[in-house]
Amino acid sequence: MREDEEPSWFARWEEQLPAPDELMPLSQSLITPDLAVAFDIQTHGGGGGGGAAGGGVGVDGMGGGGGVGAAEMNGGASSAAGSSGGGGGGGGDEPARTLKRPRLVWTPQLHKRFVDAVAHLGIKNAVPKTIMQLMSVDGLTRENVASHLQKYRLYLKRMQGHGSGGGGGGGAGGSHSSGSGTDAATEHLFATGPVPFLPPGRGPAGADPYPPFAPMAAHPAAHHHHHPSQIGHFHHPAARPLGHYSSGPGAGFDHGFLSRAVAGGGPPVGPPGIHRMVGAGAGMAMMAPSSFADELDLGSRGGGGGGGGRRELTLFPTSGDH
DNA sequence: GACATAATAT
DNA sequence: CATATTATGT
Repeated sequence: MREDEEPSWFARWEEQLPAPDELMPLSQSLITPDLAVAFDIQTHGGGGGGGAAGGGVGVDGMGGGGGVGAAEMNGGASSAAGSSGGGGGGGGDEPARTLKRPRLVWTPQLHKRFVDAVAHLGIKNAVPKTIMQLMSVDGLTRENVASHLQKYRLYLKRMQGHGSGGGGGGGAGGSHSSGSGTDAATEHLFATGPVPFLPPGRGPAGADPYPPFAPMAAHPAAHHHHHPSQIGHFHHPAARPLGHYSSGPGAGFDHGFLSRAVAGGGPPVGPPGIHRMVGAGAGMAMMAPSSFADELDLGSRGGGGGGGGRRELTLFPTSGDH
């Protein structure tokens, strides 16, 4: 029945990613609402032009196909830019000041960072706050991490319950969730990352020497209910939250958004950086800067069944700092 | 209408 | 901080 076996896209996703397209410094589609308002720019995908590095982010397989139509929908009042529109000129009635954070879209990259952070922190210190700080993703708030963290934990739980595991140790190559298949959209998103640690499925003997570093193990669990034609990126008509917005008049301004991330050299800006770690951690130093170097973008996850996919804008203003 | 994700409330 | 619930969107 499986006409075609699915290549472990996630298997190579890790580092293999050639990142053919242009690599953005790190800032993904980000637009500061303030800026948007200030410049009166609206988010339109079409343009093109330039600016922005092209929105096409094609990952392996899909070449250009994807004309993503940048669909932007405001969910309930999320985006402020909408209103001013038009006008061109005028108006500016609506104080776009009321900026509400749209909704965070956990893109694979973000999740990768998240997983890495958790993996590096260890379950012990894997608390939202620490994770958030370690991630160094501006705009990310504890709430976001916490929310996602719970989802992540759930995913792990499901997995450990089934015994599969994943991989914990580096090898793990063949662990398939096969059979029962850990079903969950989570799998799509989560499975795509290295499992930080193997839960105490066995060996409760106080063994918690979680490796300081995350053993990269890909989870060979992929059973898309959908046609596995392509790597299974965008099955549904959804546009990935990637996109660049051209700066209008202020051509000179650059995005200082995700600047701090992890700079091997020395971050110009005072990195909030990991200020302090929990003593419990002990013995674990910060991961090498390159750890995070890996980043690739993937499409969306499925919606399990009937629904599931959602698209929103990702990123927020890095205004100020957290 | 169902399912899925993220935000929010507890 | 963890969990449960609600809200939104597909």
